[in-house]
Amino acid sequence: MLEKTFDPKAVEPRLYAAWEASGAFKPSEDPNAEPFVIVIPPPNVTGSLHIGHALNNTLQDVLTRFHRMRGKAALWLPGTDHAGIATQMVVERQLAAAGNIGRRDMGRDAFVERVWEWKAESGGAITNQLRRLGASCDWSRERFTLDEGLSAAVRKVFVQLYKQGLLYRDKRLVNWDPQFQTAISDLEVEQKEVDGAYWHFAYPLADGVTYQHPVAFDDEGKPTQFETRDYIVVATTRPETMLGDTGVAVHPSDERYKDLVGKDVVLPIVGRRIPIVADDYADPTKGSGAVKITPAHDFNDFGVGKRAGLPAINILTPEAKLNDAVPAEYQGMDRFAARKAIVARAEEEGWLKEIEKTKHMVPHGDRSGVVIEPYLTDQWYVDAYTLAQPALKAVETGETVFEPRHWEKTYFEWLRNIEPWCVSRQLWWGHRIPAWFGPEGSIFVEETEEAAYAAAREQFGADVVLNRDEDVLDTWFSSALWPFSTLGWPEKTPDVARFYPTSTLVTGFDIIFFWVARMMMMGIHFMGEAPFKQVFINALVRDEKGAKMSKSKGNVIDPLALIDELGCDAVRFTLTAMSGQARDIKLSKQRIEGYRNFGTKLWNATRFAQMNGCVRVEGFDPASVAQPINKWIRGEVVKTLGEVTKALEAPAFDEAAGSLYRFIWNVFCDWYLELAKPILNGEDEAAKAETRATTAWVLDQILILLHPVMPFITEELWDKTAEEGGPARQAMLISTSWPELPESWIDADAAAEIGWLVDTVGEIRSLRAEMNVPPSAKPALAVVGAGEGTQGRLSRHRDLLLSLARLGEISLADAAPAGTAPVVMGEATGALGVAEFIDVAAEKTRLTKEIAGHVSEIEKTGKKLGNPDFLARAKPEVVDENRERLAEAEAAKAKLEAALQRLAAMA
RNA sequence: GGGCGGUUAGCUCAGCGGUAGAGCGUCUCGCUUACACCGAGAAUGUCGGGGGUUCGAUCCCCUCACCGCCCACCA
Repeated sequence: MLEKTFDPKAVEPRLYAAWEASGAFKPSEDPNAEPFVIVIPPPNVTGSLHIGHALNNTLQDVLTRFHRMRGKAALWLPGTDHAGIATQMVVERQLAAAGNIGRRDMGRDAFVERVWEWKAESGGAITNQLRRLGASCDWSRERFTLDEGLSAAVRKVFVQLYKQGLLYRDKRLVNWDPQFQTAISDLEVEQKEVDGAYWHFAYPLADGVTYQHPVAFDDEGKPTQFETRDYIVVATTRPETMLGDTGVAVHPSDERYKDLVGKDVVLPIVGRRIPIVADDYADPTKGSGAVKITPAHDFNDFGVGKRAGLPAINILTPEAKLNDAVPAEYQGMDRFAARKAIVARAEEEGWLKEIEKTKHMVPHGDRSGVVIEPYLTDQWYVDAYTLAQPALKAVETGETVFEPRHWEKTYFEWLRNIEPWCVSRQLWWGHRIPAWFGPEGSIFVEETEEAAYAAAREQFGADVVLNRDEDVLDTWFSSALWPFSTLGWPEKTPDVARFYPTSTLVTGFDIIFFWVARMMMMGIHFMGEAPFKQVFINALVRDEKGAKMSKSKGNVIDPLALIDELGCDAVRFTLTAMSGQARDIKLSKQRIEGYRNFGTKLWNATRFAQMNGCVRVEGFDPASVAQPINKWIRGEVVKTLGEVTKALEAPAFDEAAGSLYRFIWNVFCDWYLELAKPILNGEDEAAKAETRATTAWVLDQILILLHPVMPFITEELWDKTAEEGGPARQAMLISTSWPELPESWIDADAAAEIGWLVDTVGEIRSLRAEMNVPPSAKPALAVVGAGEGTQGRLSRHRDLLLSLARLGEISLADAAPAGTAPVVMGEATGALGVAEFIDVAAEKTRLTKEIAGHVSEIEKTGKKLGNPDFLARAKPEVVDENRERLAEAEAAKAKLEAALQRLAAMA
């Protein structure tokens, strides 16, 4: 006998181990089995499982288990990511906290060694946490982005792209993170609004030049008054950059400054003469219309400088301190200190014209949180534009489909405006760039050092000294190869042949650019076809107030704590049920408790079946059942199977969860088991045996259908129900086939009959409650106007009606006896003998209210049907439906009015 | 500045052209031999505002308001 409740803690580890040991996590080797493949979005190897992972991986596991049960060769390929900056940052922090020397003092080899140690120490955590979630990954295929195979793939891709001209080295402005002292990509920059100011500076014109500057305007905006100026005003949010100015730009059509183009200004403090140039970039409507140009520290200015031939003077060190290109007094000063100093100096010397306080967007490093500087360096770039074109096409043509579809717009938008991807990072933890620098600026990009030397020897005709590039690659470079590198590429492995392209990618919208788009680009370029058929974008999990969870806010919900407390299945079901499309998931514990209760409900339903001897019967054929409730529930199983299958194919996880919940709780437990009780306790042995067998069969179907979402409780019940006798289980539930049941098992007559029964019981219960008939009272029911069909139903379900509606007796009558209240029973009317309990006034109120409801319905529908346009243009079935509705409402109203009259007569 | 999404019962959300739904919460009953992590019943909505299309609009179109997110060169 089952315990009263399910004990997840005891069961989960045992079942997980049993699944893994059984080999169920490995894809079927049946060559006829169609593959179903998911590659996991690799979590940071040193990370730990947060609720977002729990959602993402639950959905992947639901899909994997579903397709596995459907007979596919299901592969869910797990692995972890080395997460360059994030991991390096953690280890650096650890070193600092322990009072150790920093990484630069430690040296590269020692530091990298230290990171590997940290990986070894913490690296198993996240995969073990995935196991606790029930993830049925094929751990024998687990990969790590820095393992040897994946590193080989990275080298091969880098070299090939280089040789195809799709990857190149360039000197241009990059987003420079002064804390990590590395370049980062555009995507790693976060714009944040901060308080700032526009400082308006007056740059004096050289050589005594002056001009007339308008200072007053008429209504039409024409200048009416001018003043003579010997300076030009420019505004900046970063005063310190003026030390690197090499020009001032004005718009070519700007009348105010027309005569100044070609003249020079003398840069304050520095004393450098810099030219005033004409460039479309200068916007006459902004500020003074003149803009200072710092080509080495501003993306726009870099372009202006190139067009106008202005030099780029770098004034910063990698830590963002002023370098020796600036006057001695400022050298070594931090950029923000320099800002203050320059402003103070400008004020003192009188060339600070105005301070305009404002808020503006300032770029910050997404990891470091510090302000990013545009910085002129040599880096490696991928020609993302070229790679993006086929990636766009793949989604445009539907080779790859996003679910929900609207995310395709986001994908298109980014890819259509894509910029070169800076892939080199001045970090130590990551894939070393396979490039070697030789004499005379030569570069050799090869997969091995030997090959690089060989190429150099060939070029120079002699042995030369090469220096390997010190940089590593952006983490996302290796992640971009994940769908094929994990399968063994560039080796021609059977896995590559069988499992590429993969089926569905399940991931969050926050990495559509970082990851999905780049996998699309690399997958198509190197494999010839897109890496996934479907990209399912899951929602973002937020706290119950809708706030994004973050450690600093302290609102992080730990999925493992929830699993400990409420069980893995409850957490999984909650996440599945709440994963509606493209919505934030606001997670509350209450909700999870509700689904824990759902598990308990199923557990107890099984317990009830056990207590009533509902043992599975060898060779039982549901097609053969005779009892209406059994015919009915058989059909309900078929319907539910259809709904769940369709939902998981889509996938529409919330719909699958909803169907399961409704069927198991509201249909099977609330009605079928209740309806089965009189039979199970009755004398009809044949009906009893049939109902027992049916119950056991339905339970089996429930366990199968629910298994992808709630794997533990279902597997446990699968095991426990087998102990009761019946045929031996062929396999664990995880390896059991998804059912295919004939639609013909849906019996319309049985459904109608049980529907009638359920409605009748509902009506009577409702009536009893409203009239305060005590639960112990057993009123009689007289049925008026029962046709043959109703009479048959009454006799077949007499016992059920008596017990479920708590009736004393049921009889047929020609007219409603006195002292009764009406019950709608299809075409017949029940008369519930409630005289002794009745509160006449309350009953009158009730009937009047109900009549009013029907009257408004009659008015509404009648109006519709009286509209010739409606009759002429609406679909015929809709018209018929309305006619029926009207007839029903009128009939019901008549019955109730009759009852009201009787009541009036009584009083 | 550009784009995307949202606004439906107290809360969280589903529905997306033909009688407004679920879960939770609330209220009232109930220890009926599976389950109080339960059962029975009930209440609750100008489906953000305003136009339009339609026989008919929560659902389609336009517009406004508010909320959230993403992208964008910090004059």
